[in-house]
Amino acid sequence: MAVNRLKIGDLAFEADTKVVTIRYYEKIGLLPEPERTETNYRTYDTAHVERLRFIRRCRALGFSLDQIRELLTLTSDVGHPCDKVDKITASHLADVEAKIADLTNLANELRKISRSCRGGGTISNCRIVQAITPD
Amino acid sequence: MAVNRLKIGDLAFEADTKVVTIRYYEKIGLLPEPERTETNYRTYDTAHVERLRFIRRCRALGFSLDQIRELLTLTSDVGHPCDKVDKITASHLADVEAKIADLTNLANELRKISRSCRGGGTISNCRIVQAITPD
DNA sequence: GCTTGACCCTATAGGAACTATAGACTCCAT
DNA sequence: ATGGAGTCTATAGTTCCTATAGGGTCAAGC
Repeated sequence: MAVNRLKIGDLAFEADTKVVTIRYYEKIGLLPEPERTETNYRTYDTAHVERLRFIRRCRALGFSLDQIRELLTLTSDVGHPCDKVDKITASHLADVEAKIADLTNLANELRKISRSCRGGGTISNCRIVQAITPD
Repeated sequence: MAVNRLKIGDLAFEADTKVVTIRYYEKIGLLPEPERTETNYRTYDTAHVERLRFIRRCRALGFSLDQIRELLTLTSDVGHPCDKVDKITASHLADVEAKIADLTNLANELRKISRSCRGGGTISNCRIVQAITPD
């Protein structure tokens, strides 16, 4: 009947997502329940593809599903002022920057620890263990 | 009777851990089952404090519980050559460095996206949404 | 017409590292 | 004796999926 109706596997391919993940997004309300064929197969169209791609892109950018849910709500209202969207983005950026700072410290510590173990001793005199052990 | 026996809350305080987390570590075999009082309370000593602090420090350094389990096994054998410990540390460092690289890219993208939304428009012309939406 | 294989369906469990809750017991100070 | 804080067990929830079991459906090839 309708042209261009996609099955779940097609949608998965289009949006580079796993089939199970799509069903999961539907279950938690991130994707709307699609129409079904007579034999109960889900069918999708390009709007679904767009929405799913948007979600996946946000995930790749590190947004949580809750943040994405909020972004989707905000962006569905065309007249909505967009400063809230910016706020979410900015707050997420701050999170990411904080995480980078943490990991950088951590990497420095690990480098220091790893340097302390050159020479192939045994555990009894291994400096790594001592470095990790708090005194 | 014995001096210096700690209850679970004391251990939690000493190692800056939550009580539930200690019980969880015990359940998954990361902490040994401690002795109990007649009234079934767990009792700990300084060895437990050390071990738990070691675990928490490793967690803070980003090691997984499985990695920590391995480190604990390795370090319990005093005669063991310590290059394996170094190997775990080095591999973990590589993980951390990769994660930093990923997040740095991500932060750059977010900054770009966020810059595109100065000016207080509405969703219909919001550049963030367009930037996130793949074409 | 039948079979085979790829796809689809639901429902449930698992994984990582905890956190939260419920309902009961214990301990200590007042 | 009573109240509140601490402890006990057991179970479910969190996040974001992934894996599995046990079935239906569809199109192609023989």
